[in-house]
Amino acid sequence: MQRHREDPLAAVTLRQLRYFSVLSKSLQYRNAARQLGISQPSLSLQINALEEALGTRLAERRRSGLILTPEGREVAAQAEKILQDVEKLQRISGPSENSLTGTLRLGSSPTIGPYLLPRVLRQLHTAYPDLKLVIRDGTPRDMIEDLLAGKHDLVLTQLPIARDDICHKFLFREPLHLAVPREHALAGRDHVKKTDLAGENLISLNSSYMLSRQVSELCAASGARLRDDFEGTSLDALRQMVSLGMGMTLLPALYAGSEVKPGEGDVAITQMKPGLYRQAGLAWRQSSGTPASFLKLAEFIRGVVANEFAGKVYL
Amino acid sequence: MQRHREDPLAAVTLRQLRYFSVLSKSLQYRNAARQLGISQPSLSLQINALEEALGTRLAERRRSGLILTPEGREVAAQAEKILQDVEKLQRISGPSENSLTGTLRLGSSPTIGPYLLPRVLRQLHTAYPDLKLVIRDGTPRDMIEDLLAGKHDLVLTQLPIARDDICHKFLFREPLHLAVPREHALAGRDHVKKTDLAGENLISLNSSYMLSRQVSELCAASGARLRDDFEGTSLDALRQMVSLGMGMTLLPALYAGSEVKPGEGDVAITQMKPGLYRQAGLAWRQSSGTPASFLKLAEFIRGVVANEFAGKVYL
DNA sequence: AAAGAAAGATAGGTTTTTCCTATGCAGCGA
DNA sequence: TCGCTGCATAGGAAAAACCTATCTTTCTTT
Repeated sequence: MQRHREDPLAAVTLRQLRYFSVLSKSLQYRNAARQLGISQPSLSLQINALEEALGTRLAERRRSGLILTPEGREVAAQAEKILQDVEKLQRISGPSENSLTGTLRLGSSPTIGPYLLPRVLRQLHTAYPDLKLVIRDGTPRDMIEDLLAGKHDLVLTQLPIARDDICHKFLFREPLHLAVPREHALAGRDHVKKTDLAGENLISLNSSYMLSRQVSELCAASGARLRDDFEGTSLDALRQMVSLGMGMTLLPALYAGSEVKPGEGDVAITQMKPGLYRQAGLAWRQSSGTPASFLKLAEFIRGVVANEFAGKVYL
Repeated sequence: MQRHREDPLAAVTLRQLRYFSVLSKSLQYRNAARQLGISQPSLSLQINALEEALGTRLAERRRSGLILTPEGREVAAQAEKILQDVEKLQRISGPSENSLTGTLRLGSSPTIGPYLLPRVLRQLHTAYPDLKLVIRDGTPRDMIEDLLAGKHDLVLTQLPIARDDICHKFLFREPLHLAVPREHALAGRDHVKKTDLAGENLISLNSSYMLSRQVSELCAASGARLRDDFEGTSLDALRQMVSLGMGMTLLPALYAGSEVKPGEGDVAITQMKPGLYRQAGLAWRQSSGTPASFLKLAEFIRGVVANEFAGKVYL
């Protein structure tokens, strides 16, 4: 009994497929070899190797033209497909010179993303239809961790980031406004100074969020009291706590602008004077290098912000 | 300005893709190298070569686990697809041990195929759904030519074939019956001897068909006259010429059985005594070797013939 | 029918690629 | 801070691929 199974030692090679592809079109060794820029014996050997690797004869060699076997025809077709896929492979990195393509995994802070990304995504999809963004929310602290663990390519978060293994690009500066219960004395004020807050209760997000630190600092600077018995887990929760009279807090301008109607509801928004701000940025691992796509995305976001939120935030 | 384009000299290799595929799952060089049965430096070099070939960094190397870049993820996915397609490639020849698959190009004689193939194809499709037959008709003479030119893999034709560059497998022996005009004196006879034909007119297909030679021989042996002023181009044409009283002819049993109703029409079918026969067979190029699939197909056809045409033809 | 031409196969030796062992270098944990 | 882990680098050996030259067979030509 002769063995029908091919030797598992010999593996198919792309070179073999490339050669066979040309041969299957030219149907002539010498011709195909010339096209390939190699000698006829080299081609011959590679085709033999392919036949051995596949365990099948692919062509009948005859003086006048060669004839593909039925298997040879199928192999040729499949090889064509494979070679095309390999070309696609080489194009993955290539012509992204002018466009963003592929999939980026973006971590997004719940205090920024929900009020910024919807508009960004809409325009992004129009401008770069081949770009896919996978967005996952998380607290800034978790996101930095996940970024370093490789779960994100980028994170949209608040600056500053004081780590030397993380790069970032500044996106915009966003005012923080004071949110007070509507019945509170400060509710009607045109603006509020820090000293106005002495003795007041301030509430904030939990310490995973950078906003919490800014509230703490405001307390320290103004003599307000930080209520550490309640911690909001979202800006919405914070707003509701304010509306229930549990204290006042700082809310980012984008959130306040989209979720709190002036003159309506139980919460009033008041400007601080001098202004308080937070910065938003796009961050990535130092070890990612600084891919053009990251910078491009950052610029795009800045462009959207400039158009959509002009006057509310500052570039 | 640094060059962004990759060196066209370095081509992607399947080996690189295989290695990268494992690496992208293991996310660890040492581990992946061990899985692959190679040393870690070898893996390292191959991955570097792949990155160079693609002109992109595929992964961030870090001490604790490595992180694929966005391009790396896409390359990994595409590589996976390619590797699967390569496996498919290797399966083209492989497990056809028990089944016929792929596409066979079958040339078919118009005097045999139309009366045999319909039933064969139906059963064939049931038994081997993955087998595709591309069938083209042609005169036996043309078909032999096309077979040698590589336009067919197999031909279904009449035997004998007296060429040493063509192999064949006998399929069945088919009686040739005499077709006479209904008003002819021989029409009512139970059987006819050669000597009964002396002086009669015989008509036949053109000389591309082997049937024509058998008619000629019959003329020579019986003293009948071969009308060479008319040549049928199909069995149907032949039958009609008979019905018009232009002469008599030989018709294969399968054709006569399916196209000429006994006791109806203007043509009567009569047995010859002693019988005349022709042989049908499946033929292929000597240089094709003798693929198992060819023999298998031949056996299958014989099986169908045995079931469907028992008593009409002989195995 | 015999000589010539053409096409693929084979052989021998060289160049290129791949691989392995050994070693270097940088984070990470104790 | 020391050692451990993990990838990168270097150098030499093994394997693969290639080329030139030659052979064999077949198809063509005379």
